[in-house]
Amino acid sequence: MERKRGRPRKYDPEIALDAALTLFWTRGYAATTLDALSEATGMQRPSLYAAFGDKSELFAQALGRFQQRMSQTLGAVLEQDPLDTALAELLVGVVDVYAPGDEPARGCFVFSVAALEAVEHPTTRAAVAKVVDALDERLRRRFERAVSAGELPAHCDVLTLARLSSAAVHSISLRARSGSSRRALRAFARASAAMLLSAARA
Amino acid sequence: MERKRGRPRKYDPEIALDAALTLFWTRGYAATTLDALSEATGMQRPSLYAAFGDKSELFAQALGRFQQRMSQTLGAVLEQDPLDTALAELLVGVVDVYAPGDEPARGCFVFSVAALEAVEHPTTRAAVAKVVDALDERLRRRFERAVSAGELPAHCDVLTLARLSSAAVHSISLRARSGSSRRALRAFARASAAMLLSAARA
DNA sequence: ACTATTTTGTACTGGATCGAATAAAACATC
DNA sequence: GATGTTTTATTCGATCCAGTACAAAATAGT
Repeated sequence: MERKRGRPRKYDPEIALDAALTLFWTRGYAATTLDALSEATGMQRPSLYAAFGDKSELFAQALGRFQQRMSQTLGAVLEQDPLDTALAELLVGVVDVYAPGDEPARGCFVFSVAALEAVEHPTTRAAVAKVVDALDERLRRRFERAVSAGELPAHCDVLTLARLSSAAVHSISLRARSGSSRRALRAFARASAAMLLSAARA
Repeated sequence: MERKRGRPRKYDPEIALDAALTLFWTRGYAATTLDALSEATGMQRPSLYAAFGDKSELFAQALGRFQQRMSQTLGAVLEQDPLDTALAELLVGVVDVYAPGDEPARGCFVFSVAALEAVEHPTTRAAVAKVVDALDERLRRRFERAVSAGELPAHCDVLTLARLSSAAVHSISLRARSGSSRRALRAFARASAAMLLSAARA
């Protein structure tokens, strides 16, 4: 891996993109200024443009990064056995992402921030829909696997079960952003998992 | 009711506030300019300030108006009997509010638009939390009434049932804003109501 | 008519914002 | 060391934005 030709970069594109993601995540698209992005990333404005394009392109790339990371993390958790712990840990796991620390929680980047832009920007709308659908699909496949494994009865409505489990995730995002405590969120996550599975076995 | 002293208003404050609400609802707080608000309401900028205060105060009043209207509408639907139709009509009813027509659906004003501001504006955060909690509470009381009426078994977890029903509402808001069809939303609403009640009776 | 009062309509201001243009800096290669 | 290339750093310009000042307009009371 050879060194490139010109003046070396001062920034790491990955770290800078994470910083941009964090800023968009808290303030939303419109309220995030290029000056703030420049300061947060440590990059000057022309460097931002050279690396990521304009503001909307940077936002799109931040979204892609969030989605990719989320998909990997949650995918691994969900493939655990047995089903009951997989679902419970999925829901409790999103609490850690949506409400990580003490500062005001931000919820989900896609469901809370990108969704706002969905009305007027069809591209973002499609991206949000894709994330929503992907979670539904992943959950549905996991539930179908559970049916095959005899963990769930054959007659159960796996599609609705998946969508309602997604709904719990959506709700955790909203509740986190509205200030619910981590403790309350975890309690909701666990109780939801239990009730969803009891519904599946009814 | 006597006429007032000076030059008569050209606008109806209620209608103007509705127009402002609509605009905030589609664009979000930051992306909604006073020029756009002025045009949508038919009021000149100084009239806007005189009637509603500055931009953030106008937003707060729009939120209050949405909340009040929503509360009335849904409250009536939920007090129906029996429980099964009350819950189903509640969820199907929110579809009509969140995805009314053909143009890009906007979801819930509080859950999608106000929630974005929740991180940096504690007042808005509290307002969002209040709406979330109010829906939880209303549902919980309705389920407790159903237990008293013998529609649900006494042992069932009404609190989680209520929160999970709220979650379905939150999810419908998100799915609407992400472009899901009214048909798909209604199907999800009905299937969710059925599954939640089967869980309650498990 | 005249005055007081309320609202409207126009114009303005200070500041923020996005994107670009330009020049200096730091490196590899020849 | 000279040259070419890539990035950084500064600066600029055109636009947009929120909030306000001020005068004209439209009504009720006297």
